[in-house]
Amino acid sequence: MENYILTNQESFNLEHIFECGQCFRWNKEEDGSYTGVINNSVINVKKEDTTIIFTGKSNGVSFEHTIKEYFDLATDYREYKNKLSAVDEYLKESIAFGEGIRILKQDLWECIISFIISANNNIPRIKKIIEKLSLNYGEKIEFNGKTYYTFPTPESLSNATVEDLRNLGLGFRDKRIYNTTKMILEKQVDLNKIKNMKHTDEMREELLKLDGVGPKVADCILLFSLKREDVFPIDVWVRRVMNDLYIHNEDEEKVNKKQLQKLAEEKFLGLSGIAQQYLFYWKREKGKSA
DNA sequence: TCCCAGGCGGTAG
DNA sequence: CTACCGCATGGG
Repeated sequence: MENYILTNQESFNLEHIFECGQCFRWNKEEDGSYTGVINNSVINVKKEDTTIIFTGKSNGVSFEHTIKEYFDLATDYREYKNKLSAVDEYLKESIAFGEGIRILKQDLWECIISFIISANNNIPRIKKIIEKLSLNYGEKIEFNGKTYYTFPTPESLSNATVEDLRNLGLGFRDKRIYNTTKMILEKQVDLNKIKNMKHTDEMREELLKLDGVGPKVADCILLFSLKREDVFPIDVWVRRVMNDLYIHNEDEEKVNKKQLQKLAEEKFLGLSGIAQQYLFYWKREKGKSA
């Protein structure tokens, strides 16, 4: 058992981080803490006032480093929030509502597979499928009397046939996962190269080569794994909130993507990805209680 | 029963 | 280039 403690943390709220739609492997415990798997580590995160307590089990890697990296602790969110709050009242309100959001730096491979699964799917089912993939093709880790599984490596997942994947409930996404796993394993698309690329556009171009990765999924990967905070993934929720706030088109579906992209670019000061997360969380959570 | 869910790939115009 | 359709599956 290892632990790491952060004190005086602003901008670190567990619900905001784990339930804002960027990640799929964290589950709430009865005491309000969250437990999840990061790479080969199982980690429980608990918040007491402004203190964040991480406990867990890391297999051979630095516990502290894993956390600092994944939670992107080097980034000070006060700057983001100050800049964006000044844009308009909507952002100000959404930031007040989701003040503890942080955008994670998730493993690239895991992020790719997860968001391919997200296509035409809903969050509870996405989570279920990812757990099944991990149970069948990941490695077992025991922690606090419970069993957890790492996200499968490309090597391990390549043992699954299309039929195996279909049987896990992937539906029509089975072939996409199969093909993408192969492409990555054979380095037709080299993830390490992508990580070291300088420009967002060349990263996106590489990601789009993968089966099942279109514009939306690519942008999610860029934002949730590669820290490209200027990208603006457009899904139904973002379309909805942007239309409600800024466009006011009667027919929401007629609001086109370019129009949204342009608006976000002009408005959000090169931080449209960050702005998007606040707006997304605000819109979605408010919808739940309404 | 029908509709929808953080889209994508394929095809037609 | 844009417009549409089919796609597996489970929950409301």
